[in-house]
Amino acid sequence: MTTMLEVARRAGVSKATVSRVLSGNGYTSQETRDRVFQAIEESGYRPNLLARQLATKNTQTLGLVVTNTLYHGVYFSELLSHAARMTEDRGRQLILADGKHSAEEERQAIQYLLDLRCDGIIIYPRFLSVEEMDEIIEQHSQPIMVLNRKLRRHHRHCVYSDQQAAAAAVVDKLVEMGHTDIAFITGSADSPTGIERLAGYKQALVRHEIPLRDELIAHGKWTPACGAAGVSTLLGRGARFSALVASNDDMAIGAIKQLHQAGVSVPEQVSVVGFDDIALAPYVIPSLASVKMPVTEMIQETISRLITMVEEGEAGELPSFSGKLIRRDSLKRLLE
Amino acid sequence: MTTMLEVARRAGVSKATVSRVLSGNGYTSQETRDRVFQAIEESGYRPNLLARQLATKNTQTLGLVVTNTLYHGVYFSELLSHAARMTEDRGRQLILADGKHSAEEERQAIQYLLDLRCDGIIIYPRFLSVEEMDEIIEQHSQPIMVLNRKLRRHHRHCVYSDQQAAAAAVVDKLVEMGHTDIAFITGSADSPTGIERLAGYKQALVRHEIPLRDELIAHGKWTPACGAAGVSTLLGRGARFSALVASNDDMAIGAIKQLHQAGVSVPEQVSVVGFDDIALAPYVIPSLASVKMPVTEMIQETISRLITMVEEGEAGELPSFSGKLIRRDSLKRLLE
DNA sequence: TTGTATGCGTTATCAC
DNA sequence: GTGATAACGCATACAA
Repeated sequence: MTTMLEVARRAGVSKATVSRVLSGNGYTSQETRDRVFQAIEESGYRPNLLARQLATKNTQTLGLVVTNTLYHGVYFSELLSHAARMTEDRGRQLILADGKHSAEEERQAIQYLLDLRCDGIIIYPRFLSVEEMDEIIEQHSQPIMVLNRKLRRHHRHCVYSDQQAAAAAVVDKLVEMGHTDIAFITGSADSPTGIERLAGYKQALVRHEIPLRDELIAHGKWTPACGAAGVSTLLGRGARFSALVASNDDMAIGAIKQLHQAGVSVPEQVSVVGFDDIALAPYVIPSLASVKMPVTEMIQETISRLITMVEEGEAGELPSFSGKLIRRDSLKRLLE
Repeated sequence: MTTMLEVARRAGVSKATVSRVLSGNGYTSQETRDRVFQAIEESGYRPNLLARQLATKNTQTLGLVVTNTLYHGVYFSELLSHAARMTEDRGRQLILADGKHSAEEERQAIQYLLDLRCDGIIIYPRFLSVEEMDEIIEQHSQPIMVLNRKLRRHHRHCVYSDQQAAAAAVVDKLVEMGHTDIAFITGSADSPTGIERLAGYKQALVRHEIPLRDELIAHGKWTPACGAAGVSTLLGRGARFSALVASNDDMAIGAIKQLHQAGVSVPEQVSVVGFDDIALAPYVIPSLASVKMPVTEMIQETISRLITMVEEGEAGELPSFSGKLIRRDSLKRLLE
């Protein structure tokens, strides 16, 4: 690989000069600029980003940690595509690290990005506790943003929705539509998001004085197959319901399939609701739409805040955006 | 950030010694090892990967370039999750670069990964021509693998399926099942894959002496919305068909939705076929399954070959794997 | 077994 | 305007 020194020799100047014309910092005459570019052309020179990053102590990259279990399913590609686009719009590069499927591996992924000296890091935790997240933020100088968790101490470092309220709102709407037999398929039992959504379902039932019936609750683990299995379980119990709330889009998709196979028409006989909506919408599954923060806005707020921290060294107090419950227009639209 | 020098001082040794105990290269006494680890603990030292990569001229990373248009949809998350897992299984890290939506941006993404000195690069081209891919491979010392394209010169550097044959095989099966009115929704007109799949459809019709009817062909651009629009177009024309081939899974999903909305039952009245299958299967869309190489195998072969090149410096002639037409068991299974 | 010295390819701070 | 030269943090050949 040809280096800067090689270019300097060809152009008959010093490394320093080549560096100047390339970075645009410092004065250089038009003539030497031409000669340098000429030399670059001829030699096929390409800057070594590693060396540059080491010298400048600045990588122009943001790291993202996501659990492997999210890689499958419709939510992830939305998350990633927005994150990548927005990061690059801000002149930086997104680096993805796999959080795999355990707390330890999630830690390793974070550590890797830190060791790579990313300017900032975004974490979508799945196994790490909010306590540990708070600690990690304190222990490192790089700015860190946490998605989908409400941190105890670092409020400015997290963006999340009130999952319980969102789930309750969905049930509210169903009740409003006249449903009383509302089934529910849970997410993973060890997932905070899953737990909160289930709590919201129960909370809303209580609010509407609808008795909670265990036979209407099936347990899943976020995948389409679980959604299908959940429906089988419900039907197998002889449970009767006119609405079904699945804890995410993937399970809703699986559930609808299974309902179809069982000869139940959707949404005529059973209304099915997912939670993520953005990804689901194009798939035309009859969703009630999400009441929680859409991925797009969530990522946008996160990256925007992270980059502010990176550039201003964490100075300045930002207003808290998290916890805001956003009702999307699509909710109304789809309910008509 | 505390560096190696700091650790060396604390442990009362030289930087070189610290480096040795960390890398495991060279001899070190148990005692100094203990002291060094002790010092590392105390100081919270973390290695700077950038410096290490610069010094060793080895990054232990593989780069992947994918167009932004693929980010949406079910195929991408499959592709990425397998790529990430397999890369890490081989002890390396995958770095994703966004190819966005033009040839120029695809070039830039490749260039970025090269400048980052990735050990090897995988490209899933969308806008770059095979000619240019061949040139890029020749111009760079890093090993490069190309997905889903048949290169003219560097046969060992690409893994692909015969898309035309795959499409034809799908039609063959439909004909075998008794269908003669087979509609088709194309992919993007500027996409090689899309063109080849359409060609396969036409080829099979000719082979079975079924007249080609333009009214049975709708044009799409890979998205679910296009699949739905395609169905609308077909129905709007008053076209009658008992089978519909969509050029990818996303469009098949959209098409099925639209058929449902139009009161057409699937698959009773119309059989719908997608192409990617792996992602589609859990969603329970009645697919005929893919005849082309599944993502999993494609990625596996690619990474395996790439790492071989990286480690052996491109030495050794590998047998050609590309172009192999893999019939999946699911094809039979689903057709029963 | 350990230390010294040099290199990796840049950037940045000086003089000139 | 330009050229030495010292960082940046780590690895490694060689000497000890």
